[in-house]
Amino acid sequence: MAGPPTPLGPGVGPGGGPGAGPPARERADAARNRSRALAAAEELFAEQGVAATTMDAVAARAGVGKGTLYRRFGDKAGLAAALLSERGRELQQGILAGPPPLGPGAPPARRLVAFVEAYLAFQSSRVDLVLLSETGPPGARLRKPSYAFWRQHCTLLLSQAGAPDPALRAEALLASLAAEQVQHWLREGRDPEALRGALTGVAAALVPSRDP
Amino acid sequence: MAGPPTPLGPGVGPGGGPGAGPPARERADAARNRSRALAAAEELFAEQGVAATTMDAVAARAGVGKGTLYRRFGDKAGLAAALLSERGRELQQGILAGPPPLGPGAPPARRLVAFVEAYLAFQSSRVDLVLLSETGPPGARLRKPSYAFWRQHCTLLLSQAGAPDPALRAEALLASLAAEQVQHWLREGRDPEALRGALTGVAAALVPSRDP
DNA sequence: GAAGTTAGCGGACCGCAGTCCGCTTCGTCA
DNA sequence: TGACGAAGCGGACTGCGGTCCGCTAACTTC
Repeated sequence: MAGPPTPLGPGVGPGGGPGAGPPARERADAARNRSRALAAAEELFAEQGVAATTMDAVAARAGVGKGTLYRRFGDKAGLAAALLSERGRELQQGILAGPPPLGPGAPPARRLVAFVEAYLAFQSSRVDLVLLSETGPPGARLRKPSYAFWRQHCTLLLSQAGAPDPALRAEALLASLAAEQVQHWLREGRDPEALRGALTGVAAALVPSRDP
Repeated sequence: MAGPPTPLGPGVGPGGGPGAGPPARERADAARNRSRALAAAEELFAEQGVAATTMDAVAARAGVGKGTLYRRFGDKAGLAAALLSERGRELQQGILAGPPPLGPGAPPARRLVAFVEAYLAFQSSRVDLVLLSETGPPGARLRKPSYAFWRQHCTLLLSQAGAPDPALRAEALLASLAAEQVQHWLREGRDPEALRGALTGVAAALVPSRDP
């Protein structure tokens, strides 16, 4: 199996401050426009909801051309992903180097359960943003670098735990955790706690139980 | 637990609008236009692929206004669903009244595996059509009557097999079988046979493997 | 500081999904 | 058979996501 998964993709820089520096040299106006766009998007999403916010509106509010928006973020989903990148990075950090059971050190089955819980919490914090970031041409979300990270992590854990077909089971698990599905469950009134319990149960069921 | 699941909606029949109309009498021109539209769609999908076919093109080929198309089928996904409805109904029939292990008579865990195999076969027969039928506003596919049927069937089997959280596990299983996911696996070169084996394995893992 | 290079800008433009509404034609009933 | 109500029609229209390309201004070089 491969080494440590790759981090979140590039192009998603500082949310509102000089926290993380852009990887490559970036022109001054480019940096300025990027933070303007992110700020405008955040505002509009808060004011009128994610679904009702158009890219034209974001561009106008940011005082920027639409072309700029698209060169920077690719598409609407990319814009959402950029807004989520900080939280996503935190979660990735917790997985790679944080304390057990999410981070290294705990037995793989335990880590998998912890991942499910953390991933659910991550999603619940900005449901509609996550949903938007996963919306797009069919299959697009399965090709994004962030998805590759989660997949590889789960694959590794399932493999270590001795589950058959770890790669496929990892994707099956992630399919159950897709934003569309989770939002559907929440909308129809499922108790978040019960949901958490049931989904960790699914994760546990995917590794063979060794009990006599 | 509920009785037998409801069958597919009225085949996306007359009424078109949300809520599905009563199976009322259908006007002659309406019937003629519907079959024309379906024929035109089938042709164009075959000629230039599903993705490249626009609703305008279907309307033009059918010699019908776009409004007619939309009243009849609701949206593009509905058109695809209508083209699939016959096969879907066959599968539903096989579940409700066909021979075991898909139909009644076999133990629930066995029926669940048979369902996964049959559902995969159903999808594989028209991958892109199924994909189109599941494309749309987020969560839309989870609210369609056909989805309700599969969900209820799986829920019932899992419940009979004594699995915990049968309703949620049913949806988790179906999420792994979503067209987007399956098409992704096939596109990336997975062997269909191996896929079938691995996914039935997932289904089996979702029911308790040993008697408590 | 001046000239050159090019990354980046931005808004006009396009294609398509989906809506609207005045007109047509079907089925019915006398 | 003629007339009437309404189910159904259809194409112009809207709104939005995404692209294109001539222009601007930020860095580089001398």
